[in-house]
Order: sequence, then structure tokens, then C-alpha cells
Amino acid sequence: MSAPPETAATAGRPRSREAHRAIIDATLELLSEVGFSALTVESVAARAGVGKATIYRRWASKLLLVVDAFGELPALEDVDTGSLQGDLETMLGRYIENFNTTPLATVLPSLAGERASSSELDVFDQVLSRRREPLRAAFQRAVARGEVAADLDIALAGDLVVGPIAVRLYFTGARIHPDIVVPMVEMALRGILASPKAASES
Amino acid sequence: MSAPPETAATAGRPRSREAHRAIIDATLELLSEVGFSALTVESVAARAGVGKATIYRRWASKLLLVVDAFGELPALEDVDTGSLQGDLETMLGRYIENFNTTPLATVLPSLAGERASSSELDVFDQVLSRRREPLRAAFQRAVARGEVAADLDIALAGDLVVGPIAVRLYFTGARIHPDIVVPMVEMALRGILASPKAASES
Amino acid sequence: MSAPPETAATAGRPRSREAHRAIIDATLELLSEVGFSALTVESVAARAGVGKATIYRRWASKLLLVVDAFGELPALEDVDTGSLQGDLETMLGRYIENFNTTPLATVLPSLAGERASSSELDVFDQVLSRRREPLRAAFQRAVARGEVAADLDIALAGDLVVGPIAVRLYFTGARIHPDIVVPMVEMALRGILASPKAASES
Amino acid sequence: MSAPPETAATAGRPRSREAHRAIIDATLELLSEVGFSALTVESVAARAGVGKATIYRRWASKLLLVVDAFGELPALEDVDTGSLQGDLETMLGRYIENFNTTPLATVLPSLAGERASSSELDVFDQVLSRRREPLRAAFQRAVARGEVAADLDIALAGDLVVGPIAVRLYFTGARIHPDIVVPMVEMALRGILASPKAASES
DNA sequence: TCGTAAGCGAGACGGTACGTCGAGTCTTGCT
DNA sequence: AGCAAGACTCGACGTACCGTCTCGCTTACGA
Repeated sequence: MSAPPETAATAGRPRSREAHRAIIDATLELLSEVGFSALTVESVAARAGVGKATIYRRWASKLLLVVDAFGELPALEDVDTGSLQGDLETMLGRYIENFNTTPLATVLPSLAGERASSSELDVFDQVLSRRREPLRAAFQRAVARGEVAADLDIALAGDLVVGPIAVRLYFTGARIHPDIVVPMVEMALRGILASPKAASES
Repeated sequence: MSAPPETAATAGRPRSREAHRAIIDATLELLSEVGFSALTVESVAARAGVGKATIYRRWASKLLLVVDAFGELPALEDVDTGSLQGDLETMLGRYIENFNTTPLATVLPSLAGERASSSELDVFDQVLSRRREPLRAAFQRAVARGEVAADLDIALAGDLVVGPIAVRLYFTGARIHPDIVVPMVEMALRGILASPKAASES
Repeated sequence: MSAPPETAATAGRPRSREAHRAIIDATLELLSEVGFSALTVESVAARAGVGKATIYRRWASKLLLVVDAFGELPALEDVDTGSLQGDLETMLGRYIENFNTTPLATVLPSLAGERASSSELDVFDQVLSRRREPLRAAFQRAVARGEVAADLDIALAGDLVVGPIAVRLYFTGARIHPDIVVPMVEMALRGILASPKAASES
Repeated sequence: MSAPPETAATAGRPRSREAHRAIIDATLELLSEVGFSALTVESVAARAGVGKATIYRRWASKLLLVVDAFGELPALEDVDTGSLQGDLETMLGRYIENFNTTPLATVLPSLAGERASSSELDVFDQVLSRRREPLRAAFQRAVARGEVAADLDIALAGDLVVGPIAVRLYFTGARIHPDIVVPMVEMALRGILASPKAASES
């Protein structure tokens, strides 16, 4: 992250926190309004009441600015309901709400798409994996509770749960309806819970 | 699609099929070489040995050109092995190979990302749903065989199967290893096959 | 213009002459309306109801077309009043009228200007010298009458008479007022008539 | 003229004087080499080592740029020899030399021709009249000396002297030979000096 | 307390690509 | 073979952004 460094000992005028905030805010506003590919650094500067150099002093490129702004958008939020199904339904239900209340639904695909053809977006990977951390945590709790097999491929299980949302988000112009969460989690969870051994026993 | 229209009787010199092909081919080549966001219409024109106007006469924007070129990249390929699991493993296995042999792995996320913040990509939706049609067909065969419940939500089932691939494609820089297909299909399929009714019966 | 030709003749060039006229007329109209530098061959073709190829079959370039069209604009008109002064005043007076009734005032400078930086306008020279021929003729009559010195540099004399008009036409946006002709001719003529010998005798 | 304004206190980075000079110089060079109508803004930018936007920031069009560059080409140069004839012969003689040493011979007709069909060239008029100022001054000195009639139409007299040069410059591809100056001035001057009154006296 | 080093808004800079337009050529089918 | 229509290549247009670079100013720290 490029938050104003705490490191001291720098001479000269310190970087303005207000400018930093104004830039991030303007970026998020504009992402909502015009989308990612129509976003220009010049418009961000104008909206934030800031010179372009002030932006480039903090971020090396427009992309990295947007990645940082994206980092302020709501991610999966950890919830411990006591059961895996409860955790997943709550977490994903809340997360989906963000698609309608923040530019997340456009920014996330845009950045992911850009990452595919850009090499400078290693940063993006870290942001993404951090954002999915609560999901991993929920699975680990389930393992600890003995709710799922100990040798469960947690990464794959996570992808299975999140997959349908990703597919609809990327491949569909339509909004994702919140009601889909329950059947979606249910179906994915059956696949996850029914370990091969259990399946053969039944 | 902007394939030369079947409508006849147009006055004037007809549009050149060679130019059309050369443009699409150049686009695909350049997508492989430099990726989507570094692709320029000018470079396509130069590579195809074509004037820019000839491109813009056919496609209103770089984006629509790329969508059309994308339409020529390999999609899911229908295979009927007799079992749902066989179908899915074969289809997805083959499809994943394309990520390493075509620009698909960069173009698909790029276009999906662009669609999120662009309104002119309605076309893209049609292309995408056509490309997924074989998946739907495989599920319908399974329904006909009684292999899965008749009231299965086929769209959701499809998303569940494809989801993990999408997640890894979009959110990871890493290549998708072909070996993941078998466990991936297995896990998804367990969720799909274990219908609520069957589960309560057992 | 697309009405079926009345000519009974079969193949060949049934509309050839009409097309030629239509092209020249359209060119002159458009020169009046939009001026030389905004004139496009495409607009001429459209106005004339003619294909571009039909124009290029006759003229090698837009410039040569305009030169030809220019050739149809009124030139100096030979008049024999019996005296040099009478000839010049009449001829120039009439000529100046054309500046207000034809696109001459814009086309002539435009072509002259183009000639300066274009090598293909040799043709233009011939057209120009033909257009000035009546002036030369008037001077030769004056020589024959003994009205001017036999060794008069007729070319220079012509330039002197026409010069002020040229200067005003080229260097001034203002229209040339017809009343200027009389004093202009008078002043030039005094320079021409007062031969060095006559001057020394007086 | 677009010389850097004297107005102070403008925010932001000031416009580069070097860029300005480089653009004008490149324009003049290219005018010499390829002529007016083959001059492109892109080539000027390339030659000057400047972005196109830097040119368009200063001049609204190629035409206005060339007008400004033209303003730096040598004009009539005021000379006071004591006699009108001496002044004119010297001034015009020197001026004609410029036709062979600068792009003047092509730029002047080109601009004049363009002015005829373009409304944005009001600027050009001012440049032209400033350039002819020395001629007017010479005539006024002659009036003061009593060398010519006090009521002489100076504008007309100027046009008469300059006229033959203009005619040959515009209507002839041939170079203007310096030797023509003496007879040309002589003939024009006789017309100017021989006032109507003097003529009637003789 | 004051110099100085860096940050600040503004906006010009060199580039690069955009999407448009026109010149002059070529290719249809019709006459 | 000429014609109207219109697509073709080429190349310039004028615009818009990118990321960098001055300008003339604050603004805080350290001497």
C-alpha cells in the first residue's frame, strides 16, 4: 500500500493527507460514474482539486492508483456463525450487496481484466488474496470443527463457492440477485461436504 | 458478429473478404503478442496490410473488433461420452488447453473486464452464451438420461462447474494446471448430483 | 441525374458529354460556395451525380480539374475602341465585374498560389497566357497605330497595367471597386506612353 | 502574431520559447524544401522535435502557423537614398533577391491564394500591410521633397510599382530576374511623376 | 527565526493513439 | 467500354491522455 509512510527523517514539506484522501475519493467517485476505462488521471486530478504531479508522486501509474482505490472498497467480511453454511451465506450475502452500492461490480472485473494483459499488476494479486482471506478462515474453522474433511482442498473449495458469483459478475451484464446465494451455497457445499469416502458409505 | 452480410444487391464495390480475414488474423496475432490493452488499431491495420478506414468501416471501435476476433477463438467443444462426468472432464480439459495455445487467457478476462464498464458490449453477451452452449447441452443430456434431477437449475450447475476455472483465470496470474480438472469436476458434480431429495432419502 | 438517358445510342459513352458538363458545372458551383481549399472531388462527384472514377478518367488530379473549370471562367475580352486607353479601360472594367459575379476572385488566387508550390501546373501557365492574349493584342494595335513606341516592352507594359489589380486581388480581402480602373489605367498609361526619348524632347 | 504575450502572472508552466522558435524554424525549413501545400503539421512537429499538441496550443491551424512563420521572412527594407527612384530601385532590388534565397516566392503566393478562400486569414492582411510600409514611407518622403505631386494616390502608386513583380510572381513559374527592376521602376515612375497637370502643360 | 528542501496547483511538454476525412485507385454489376 | 456506387490504401488531420517537467507558491523541519 502507498499510504503516507510513517517513516520520519524526511526533510521538506510532508505529503498532504488531505490530498491523498481527495484523490482516492475522487477516483472512487469517478469509477462509479464513468467506469474504469473512461477514467482519466486528469479528471481525477480535477475532481480532487489536485495537480497531476501530486498523483504521480504517490502512484506510478493510473492502474496502481485504481488498485489502491479498489483496496478501499468493501471485501469479504469475516463472520463466525458457528456453521460453515451460516458463515458462507452471511459473508457472500453481504458481499453481493456491495455490487449494488459501490463501483465494485465494474472495478473488480476491470482490474482483473487488466491484470490479464499487464505485468505491473502483481500488487493486485496480494490485494485479492487478502480480500479472500475471510473465506479461507471460515473453511479452516470448519476443518477445526470436524465439519469438513481434514484433507479438504481449501483453495478449490473456496473457488467452488465463489465461482458462480464470479461467473455471473464477469460474464453477465445483469445484476446478481441476492436470493441466489442460498441455493448457490447449498449446491457448492454439498459438493464440499460429501467427501468421496462419505459418498461411498452412504 | 460482423461477418459479411448475406444481403445481396448492394451497389458499389463489395467489401473485401480477404481484408476481413487479414484484419481478424492480425488482431488475433497481436492479441497473443502484446495483449489486449497494448493492442492498437493502427498496429492491426499495419499487420493486416490494410487502411485504418477499412477497419472502422466494419467495426465501430477497437473493442467490437476484438469481440469479433474473440468469437473465432476456440470455445467449449461439445462431447458426448455417455456420462455427465465424462462429458465435463473432456470438455473442460480440452478447453483449458486453449489457455496455453491461444490468447484466450488474456482476451477473455480483458473483454469481460471491459464489458463491466462499457455499454457497447451487449454483443459480447451473445458470444459468451453461445460459447457455453455445449455445457448446457451436456446437462440436458444428463437430465434426459435421468442422471441428474429433472428440476436441476442448469444455469447454476454450469456456473458451479465453470466457476473455479473462472476464478483462477481472473484472479490469478498463474496458469491453470490441467490436472485440476478431475478433482474440480468431481467436487462440483457431487454438489450437483446430490439433490436435496436424494440426500434426505439416503 | 440518374434519369434514363434519352439518347438512342447503345453502348459506348451515352452520358459522356453530359457527365463532363455536369462535372465542370458542379466544380464551378462548389468553388463559388465553399472556395478552393474546401473543394473535394467527392463533393464534385456527388453534386454532378457522377462517380469519382468518371472524374479521374478525364482529369489526373483535382488541381487539373479546377484548372479546366477555371478555363471556363470569363477572361479578358478583346475590345477595339480605336485608342489604347479606350481598349484598356473597357477591357479591365469588364474584367473586374467578373470578380463580383463569378468565383474568379477566389479561384484565380488559389490556383496561382497552388502553382507556386506545385510542379504539375504547367498547364496553368498556358491558360493564363491565353487569357491575357487580348491585352497583348491591344498593345500591338497601339504599336501599329504608332500610338506607342515600337520598341515598347509589351510584356512589361501589360504587367504594369494589370499589376495594381493583381496586387489588390491577392493582397486584399476587399473587393476591387470599378471606379479605380480609370485612374489606374491613366497612371500606368502615362508611364507607358512617355517614352524616354519623348521625355528628353519635352 | 503569436509572440509570447507580455501578460504576466499566469499559473502553470510557461510556454517554452525554445519550442516556439524550433517550430517556426522547422516551418520555414520545410516550406523551403517541400513547399506550402505539401507541408504537414506532423512533419513540422517531427522536425522541431515537438509534440503536435504543442503546435496546436499556439496556432489554431497550419495556416496560421505559416502566416506567423511568413512574418519572419524578409520584407521590404526601408532605404533612404535621397531620391524616389533610388529608393525604389534599391528596395525592390534587394527584395527580389529574397525570392531566390528564402521560400518567399512560394509562401507568399500560397498564403495569398489561401486567403482568397479562407476567412481566418484576417491576420494575414495586417502582416502584409506592415511589410509594405517601407514603400509607403518612401513615397511620403518623395512628397515631402516635392518630388511628386502632393495629392498623389500613394496606395495606387505603390501598387503600380509593385504590380509587375506581383504579376510575375503569381502568374509565372519563372524566376524574376533582378535586371528587370530598373526598367520596371523607370516605367512605373514615369507614370507616377508625370502628374496630369504637368502632362497638360507639356 | 529563518533557510531550505520538498510538496503543492497549474498547466505546458514529448509522445502515441484515437477516430475522421480526403486523394486517387480499384472492383462490382448495369447499360 | 463507360457508368454510378462505393470499398480500397495511404496519410494527414485535430483531439485526448499519458506520464514528465517546470513555474511560483506554501509548509514544516532543523540549524
